[in-house]
Amino acid sequence: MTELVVKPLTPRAREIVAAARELLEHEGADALTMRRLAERLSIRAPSLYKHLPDKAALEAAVIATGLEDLAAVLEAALIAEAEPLVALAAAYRAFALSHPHLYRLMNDRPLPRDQLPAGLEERAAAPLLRAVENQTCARAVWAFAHGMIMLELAQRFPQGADLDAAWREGVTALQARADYSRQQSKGLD
Amino acid sequence: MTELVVKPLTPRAREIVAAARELLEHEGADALTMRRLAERLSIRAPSLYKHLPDKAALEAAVIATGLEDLAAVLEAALIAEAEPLVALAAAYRAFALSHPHLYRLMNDRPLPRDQLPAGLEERAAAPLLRAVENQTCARAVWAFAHGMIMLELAQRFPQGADLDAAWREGVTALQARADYSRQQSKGLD
DNA sequence: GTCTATAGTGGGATAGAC
DNA sequence: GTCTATCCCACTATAGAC
Repeated sequence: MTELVVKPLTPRAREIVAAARELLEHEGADALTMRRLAERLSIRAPSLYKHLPDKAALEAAVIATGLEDLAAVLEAALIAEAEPLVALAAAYRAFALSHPHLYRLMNDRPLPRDQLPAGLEERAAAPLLRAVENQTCARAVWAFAHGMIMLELAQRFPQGADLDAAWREGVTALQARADYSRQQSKGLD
Repeated sequence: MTELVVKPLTPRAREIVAAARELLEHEGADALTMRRLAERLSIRAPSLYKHLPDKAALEAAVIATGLEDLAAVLEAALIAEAEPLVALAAAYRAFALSHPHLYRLMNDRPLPRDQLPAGLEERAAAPLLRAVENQTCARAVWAFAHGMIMLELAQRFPQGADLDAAWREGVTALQARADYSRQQSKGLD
C-alpha cells in the first residue's frame, strides 16, 4: 500500500538530467537521444542505464524540471500585480518562447504523472486558478495561451502578423468573462 | 519566371496519398513510413519513389487533402447560421477530433507552403475571417480553438473536465470582443 | 510500375568485464 | 560508474533489372 511513487534521483542522475535538458533546449527533441546525451557527458551510452532505467524516465525527469521552473515563474508573476491575468499570460508566453523545445516536450503529450513529484502539476496550475477563480475560465485562458504559443512555434501565423495584438485581444476578452463570472458567483454568496 | 509551383499528381500517386492518409489516421504519425505505406498497398517501399519524390512530398500531399476537407467543412458550417462563430468552432472541433493524427500533421509544424495548391491555406482561413471580420480577433479565436484541441488530444485536461463548458466560455468571450470591435469600426465609416 | 539488393544512418537497450 | 561488444530494430533512399 505505502508505495514510493517517485524514486528520488541520485546526484549523478541529476547531472544527467540537467545535461539532457540542455541538449533538448539547444538542439531540439530529435537530438535528445541516449547516444547524443552520453556524448555530451563524455561517457558511453550504455553507462546512462546505470543511473536511469530508460529514456522515458529521463524525459519524465526533464519534464519535472520544466514544470518546477514554470511554476516558479508563474508564482513570481502573480506577486503584487494589478492585472494578474495579463502578468501571467506574459510570463507564460516568455517561458514558452525562451524554452520552445522544452515547452513542447512538456505539453504535446500526456504528462507522465506517475513519474512526477506529487503535487507538481497542481502547483504549476495554481497561479492561473488564483487569478481567475474559475476552473472553466482558467481552462479557456490556458487553451488560448497554449494555442498562441504552438501556432507561433509552428510558424503558422503569417509573416509579420501582430501577435502582441492577438495576445491582448484574447487576454482582454477572457479577462472580461472572468470578471463577469466572478460577479455572478458573488451574487450567490 | 512562369514556374509551375505545384506539380499535379498522377492518378497512381493520388492512390498512394489516399492510402497514406488512411494509414496516418488509423495508426498515427509514427506509422506513416514508406515501408508501412508500401505494405498497405501490397508493393515494396522503393516502388513508391517512382510516384513521389520523397517522404516530404507525400506528407505535403496528405496535408493538402486535409486542408481541402477542412475548408469544405468550415464553408458548410457558415451557411445559414445565426451564430457563425459558434458554428465554426463546433465544426473545427469536430474535424480535429475526428481526424486527430491528421490534425496534428497539419498544424504542429510549418506548412509546406511551396508544395500546396495556390490559395488553399487562404481558403481554409476565409470562413473564420468572414465570421469575425477582424484579423486580430480571428487569430485569437483560432489560437483558442487550436489550444483546446491540442490540450485535449494530449490528454492534458483532468479526467472528467467539462470541455464543452470551456469551449463555450472561450467562444462567448471572443464573440463579445469581435462584436465590440465590429461596432468600433462601424463608427469610423 | 514493380522488383531485388543494398547502402547508409540512426535509434534503444542488454550482458558482462573492469 | 564506466567500459566494450553487441543485438535488434527501424528508417529514407538509390541503382539497376525486368
